[in-house]
Amino acid sequence: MATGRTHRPATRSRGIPEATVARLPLYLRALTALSERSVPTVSSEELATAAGVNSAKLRKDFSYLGSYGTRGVGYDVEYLVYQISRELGLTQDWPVVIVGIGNLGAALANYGGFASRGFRVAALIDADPAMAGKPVAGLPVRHTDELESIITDNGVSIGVIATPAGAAQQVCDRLVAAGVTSILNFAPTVLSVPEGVDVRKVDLSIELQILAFHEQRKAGEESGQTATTPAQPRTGAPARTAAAAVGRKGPEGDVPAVMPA
Amino acid sequence: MATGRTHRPATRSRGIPEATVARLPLYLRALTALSERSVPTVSSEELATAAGVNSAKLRKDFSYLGSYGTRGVGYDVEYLVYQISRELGLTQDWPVVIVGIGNLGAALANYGGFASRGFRVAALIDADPAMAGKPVAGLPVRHTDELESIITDNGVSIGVIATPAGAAQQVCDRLVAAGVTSILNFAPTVLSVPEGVDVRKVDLSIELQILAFHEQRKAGEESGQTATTPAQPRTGAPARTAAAAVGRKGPEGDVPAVMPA
DNA sequence: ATGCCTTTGTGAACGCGTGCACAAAGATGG
DNA sequence: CCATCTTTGTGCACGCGTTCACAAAGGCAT
Repeated sequence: MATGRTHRPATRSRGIPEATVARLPLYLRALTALSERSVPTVSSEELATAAGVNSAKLRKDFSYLGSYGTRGVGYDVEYLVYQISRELGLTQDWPVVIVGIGNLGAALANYGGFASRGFRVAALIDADPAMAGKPVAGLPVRHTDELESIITDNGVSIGVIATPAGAAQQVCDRLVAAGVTSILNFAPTVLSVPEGVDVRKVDLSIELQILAFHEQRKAGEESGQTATTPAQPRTGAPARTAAAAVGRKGPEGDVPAVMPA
Repeated sequence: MATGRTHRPATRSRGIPEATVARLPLYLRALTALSERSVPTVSSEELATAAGVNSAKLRKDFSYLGSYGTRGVGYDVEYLVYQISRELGLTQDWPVVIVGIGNLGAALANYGGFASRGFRVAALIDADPAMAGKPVAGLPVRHTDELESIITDNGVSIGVIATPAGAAQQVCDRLVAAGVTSILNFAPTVLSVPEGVDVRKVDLSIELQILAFHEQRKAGEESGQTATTPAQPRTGAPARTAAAAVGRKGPEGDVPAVMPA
């Protein structure tokens, strides 16, 4: 997950735990699929399996929304779809702007998952004048100069940043100044925003790095508990000599005492 | 965040808490930036600010790796970069394959963040025969038929799925059968994998939905505490069909409120 | 009606993650 | 060598999230 909100010390919004909110979209997706297959009701067990979670957790999650189930029967699919949608605020239309129409921005613009959930791409914005007017996903790319007017004219409160890291903070500042209060950030940077603005981060390379960690651990385990690292110095920093040279036994003795010195 | 691993009840791998592992890439990025600016040492306070976390948390995180720091001084940047890289397994080369070269897949292939961290795109794979051979990000797209041989020939253990939802599970199964043990899934589906295989999920629309929730809450608060819920009693099982039948515009426009039944 | 069977909703226990606050460690200057 | 000052490393307490396990609730058959 690349995730993480900014500020607000885990205050449970209106009584609904943050962790639960994060799972509601998951339930909603599973329920939508059931709805399309015209399934009338579903038990917590079935739905939990479909959503990939534990059934007890699901029931507790739903209990925060209210008592929407029938004992001995389960949950009414349509009704639950409506309740969760309403809770998530998807019954209203959310205009969003995407800033930075490179490969990723274009992919996001074309991503169908947005439109189908109450999100409407109000505009695509890019700093490159050469991009201006060029149609992407059926919308003409607008120049950054128009950012403020686009935001205010369309009442946009959610912005997506898909610019290079270097431009992200600046774009963020302008979005916020123009009235945006929620930002989805794809740029590999830590954005600083004023109180009251939510930022969620999606970082592709971080996800891969986390996978690499576990992958390495798996590889290390099977090969007879050998040092996790094949002691491959690489570039960088034998430096920090002191500690290293001392043969600093890492945390648990897995650090190859031999440092390239 | 779109995140979430599969199975393994939060076992802390090799003593390092999962939450800490998820933050290591963040620290690494901040440290790399410092390194490029030739900054020799950094205090926990400075680094924490740069990474967007609390300094106490950062120190505790580092304490799981070992005692790499000098009291009264701080941390040696180069040395820490090396230690974290090693811990994450980035000192070795990780060949990855990207399956599904649509908009998103192409964007991922072009994403520089991969190569710069020890990840090497070994191959791009797509099911569309028309795509075969077409160069994307400097690599020729290979057909799905070659999937298995590509995996084994290159010793790929990490796969990225960027296919439509419908194809994801099938692709996943083939990847796993061919030897992949870590999967980064961009398709909006819950993948089921055998024990021992890690799956991380990045879901764009879920992130937006979470933002919408908070956005709605913010809007509701300022407008005189109006209950988020229009006080809809909902006794036993009344509304139920009611909600839907009422012509309830499905939460999303894509769910036909009209139920065939 | 009555009893049985299924499934929800939740009280309670537990474990992980976070943040505080401080003692220990080392650098630095006299 | 000693005093002082900075910054790390961590013991501890607290709160959130997860899971178990079960009583209550409703459907259904008899």
